[in-house]
Amino acid sequence: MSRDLLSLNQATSRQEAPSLGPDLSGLPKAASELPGIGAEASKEAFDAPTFSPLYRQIKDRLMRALDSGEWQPGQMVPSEHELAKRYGVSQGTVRKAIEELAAEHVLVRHQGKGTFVSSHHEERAQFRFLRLRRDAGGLPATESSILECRRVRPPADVTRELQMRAGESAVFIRRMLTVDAFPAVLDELWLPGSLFRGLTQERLQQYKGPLYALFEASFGTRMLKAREQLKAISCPADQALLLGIEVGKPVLLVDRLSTTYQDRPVEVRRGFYLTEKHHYFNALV
Amino acid sequence: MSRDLLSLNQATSRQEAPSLGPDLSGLPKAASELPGIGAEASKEAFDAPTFSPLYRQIKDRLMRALDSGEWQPGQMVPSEHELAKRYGVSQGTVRKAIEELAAEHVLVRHQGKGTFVSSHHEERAQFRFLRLRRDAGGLPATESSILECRRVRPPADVTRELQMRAGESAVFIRRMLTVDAFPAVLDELWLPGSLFRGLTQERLQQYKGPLYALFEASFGTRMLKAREQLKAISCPADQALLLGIEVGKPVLLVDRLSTTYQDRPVEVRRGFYLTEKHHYFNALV
DNA sequence: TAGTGGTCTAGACCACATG
DNA sequence: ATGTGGTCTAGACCACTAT
Repeated sequence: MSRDLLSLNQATSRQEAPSLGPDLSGLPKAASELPGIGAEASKEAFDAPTFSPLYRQIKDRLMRALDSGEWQPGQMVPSEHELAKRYGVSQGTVRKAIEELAAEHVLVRHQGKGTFVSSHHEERAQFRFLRLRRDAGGLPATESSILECRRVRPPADVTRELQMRAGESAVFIRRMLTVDAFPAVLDELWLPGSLFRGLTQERLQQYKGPLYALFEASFGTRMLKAREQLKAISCPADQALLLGIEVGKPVLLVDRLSTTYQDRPVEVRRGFYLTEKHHYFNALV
Repeated sequence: MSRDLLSLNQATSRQEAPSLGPDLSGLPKAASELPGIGAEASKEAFDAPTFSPLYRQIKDRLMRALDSGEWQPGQMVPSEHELAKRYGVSQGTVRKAIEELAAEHVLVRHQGKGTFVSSHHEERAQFRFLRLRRDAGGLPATESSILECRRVRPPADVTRELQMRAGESAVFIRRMLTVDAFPAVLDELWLPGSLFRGLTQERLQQYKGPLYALFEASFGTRMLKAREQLKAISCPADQALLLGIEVGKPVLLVDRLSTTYQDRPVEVRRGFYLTEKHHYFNALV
């Protein structure tokens, strides 16, 4: 199947093309009865109109609804049956869309209960974004303390990575993760100022829990994915002082770019990891 | 559904319980017509017999067939239709099993062509297991050279990680990955001797291509998954010499345990990464 | 033209959670 | 008892590949 909301490829030869809701088709229904003309012609004319299967269009609509805040993290989304009715497709098609979103950790499903918007308040999410592990094995119990939080003019590379306009301000945060009261990770974050108005050091210090949970709850920004680059470096003076180690000792540098819906970049994070008793865990699957 | 090959839970109340092939049921067919008795009783009697849905049983059977070498890497497996007939289930059930195997990179599907056993000879596989990237971006063109290959009595931790019997020998390999003729990664591998008989330095040096491709083609061992632990360390003398750097300079240490079918561990690998112009890439999804 | 996987539908029933 | 997601089936048609 290749149907789309772009009206161009309604012209398929399926018997019954279920409408995707009245608001979706820009063309009169009749167009979809002409077999293999509109689609073929348009394929030639407009190079690369992206055709996508129904379930993926549903997925996109769900994604947009989530992005717009229609359902909040932790809340239940409508049931498969309900969504199928709403979008005018079969339950199986909705299911496939939801399954992909669940695989991407955007939603979580609970048999018998429903489908929910996933949240950084769940343990599950913290496992995904905190890769520090004890050498002995297992997740370390960490404590976070905010060392610094101020609005800054970000470095050029941060501006670029966050796709900010030149001159826009950013929020800079420095925080220490301690394990058993010993420094383990020094994190330096940059956030787009426009998305995090009112983020102050006091606010951060009051908050107990993962930063991402605060960002999600108070600023409506959910981190969905991240890309990281890891290096072993000699620890610079600034960071060595804060970590309580000699300048030049090896530390693991973790550069992260986090994205939210539509792959919009919303966080640059640089972590300095002490890896004497801990390590960065990764699973190749 | 909760049906299983363990004969115990054939007693479900579905109208038609498709047999999973004549060899699968230890009970007479009649048992499956008794609604909700055998299953309930057995559930009480035997604590925790693992029930699994049909598609997962199919997946397991496919996995075992692959493990036994019934279909070789690169080869096509029977079509969905064929497998459905063979196992006596619907095509949709087979499809679900195959989809999971494809998600785990055990199989690859190609529309119009068929479903194939994936192989380390494909570029796809190399992307998964080589995480070194240029800082500029993109996969570096690497050259591998074998420095050492001999049978050894492995260190105790390697023996344990590979679940080998005490006293069993291992194959130890040292190889350098160079990028643009400069050393980039020094790898030290331990492999169970029993699985890699006849693996010699000559054989390794002759072979062009990824080690895993050789292991797969010549020794029938496919790496399917791996777990890695990363640390920043001061480079030890031995490795510094080979890498051409000063002793004590920071290097990225990557400890890998690779597994094959049934999560059997089959490789311990320790990599020393120079991360001046390169980095270890990771995607948090 | 035939065969493969990919999408979509419809309907049944099971398993789980809650009231 | 009801509503949710989870499994399984059957059948239709589409898209792609090869011959």
